[in-house]
Amino acid sequence: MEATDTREALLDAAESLFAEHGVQAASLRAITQQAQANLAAVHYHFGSKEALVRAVFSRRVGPLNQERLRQLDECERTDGGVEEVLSAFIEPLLRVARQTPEGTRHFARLMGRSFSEPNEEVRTIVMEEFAPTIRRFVEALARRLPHLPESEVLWRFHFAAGAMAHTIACGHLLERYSEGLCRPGSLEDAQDHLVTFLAAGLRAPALSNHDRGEGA
Amino acid sequence: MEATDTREALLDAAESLFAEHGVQAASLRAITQQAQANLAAVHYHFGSKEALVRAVFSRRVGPLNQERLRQLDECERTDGGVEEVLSAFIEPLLRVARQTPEGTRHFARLMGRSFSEPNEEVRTIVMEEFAPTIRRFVEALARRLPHLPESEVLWRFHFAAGAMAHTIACGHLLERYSEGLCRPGSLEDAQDHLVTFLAAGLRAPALSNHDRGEGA
DNA sequence: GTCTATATAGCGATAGAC
DNA sequence: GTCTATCGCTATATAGAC
Repeated sequence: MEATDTREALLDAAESLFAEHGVQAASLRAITQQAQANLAAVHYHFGSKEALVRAVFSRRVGPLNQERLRQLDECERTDGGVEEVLSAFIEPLLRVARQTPEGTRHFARLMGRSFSEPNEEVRTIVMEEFAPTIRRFVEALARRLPHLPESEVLWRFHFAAGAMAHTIACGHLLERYSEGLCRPGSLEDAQDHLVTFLAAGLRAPALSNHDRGEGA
Repeated sequence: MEATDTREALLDAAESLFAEHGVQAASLRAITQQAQANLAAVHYHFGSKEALVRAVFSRRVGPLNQERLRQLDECERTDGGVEEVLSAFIEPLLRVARQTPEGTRHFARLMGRSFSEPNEEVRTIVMEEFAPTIRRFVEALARRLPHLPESEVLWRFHFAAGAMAHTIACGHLLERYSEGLCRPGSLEDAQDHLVTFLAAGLRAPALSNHDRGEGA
């Protein structure tokens, strides 16, 4: 009965400490201490630290991308535009960051950093879990941006993902540089600003065109 | 006479291994081995690993931002537009990534990841070294985007920085997801795509406006 | 300045009692 | 399932010969 409790506590503690100090720097001793569990519990429940890392990411990434695809389906059904497609990608992550009492907020920071995580295991998980989702979003955007060659859509979605990851992971920078003028902690604000910015970027004329300076 | 050679070799090796495995995961043993130096050399030349980390970043960040400000001055003199201001921010980093025979290419990846680096020392250095540069670029952009409140310019510059950092640090993702269609290794291409995308995003109507869908 | 040798501490992992 | 105790290893850091 304590079993799942301990398991969940370990996942929560690991998530929180991975987000704060990085995967490599968070020791099993620190994790088990924060989870009020024994050091050996990690190996009993997961087998190794690498397996724990995998479990921490797997627990969230699947549902996250599932929700994204659900919102994308809804968006296709209601014939939503570029803004709605972007929101379908962004909102689930911000929602996850917003809702849960503890742990999940940390996961948002962790996810924001996961693309550039040096740990190979993490990079592999993220890359493979995201591939089908990204493909579907790029297709949806390409259909709404017929003036762009596919490579251009891919470039621009890449930039959009970067802006999003940075916003989630590095809000402290904006808070500091804006001297309190922007409140990146308010994720609703962040989403509105992001969608406006990214939609305009996506709608820019194609690079190969020689005209410049107006949206679609 | 060997002194500066060893020192430089240590900085190059550290830069390269920090970029590849992260600051925490790169051991002094691996660094000194790659530099063909003795393990104790790090402590003789720098005093500690933390001091080495500081030296690795300091060596590049100052000149990088100096070049950015030089290009921004030039841009002001020639009355350049939003695109030119963005190029003044982006080009120096890509140039650094492009030119030097060894080491500096790694620094670009390291810099791209530095904003979200868990290591506190690194975050502090980056934040303080970048503050004056960012302030000047935000001012320059604000003057060219009079339809935007200052907070909006700050938000959008934040997004732009994220897209740039992601492009530098995570080119492998685009390479993978585009199945070879995009070549993020070509940094000239990356810059052209980035500037077009970001300029359009910056020119988007202000959030508070209720009209939508066209650039400035 | 460079080297060997070593101090000290923390890491992930495991065996085995309960 | 949980605990203690410990193994084997690697980390950073340092002392002292050359």
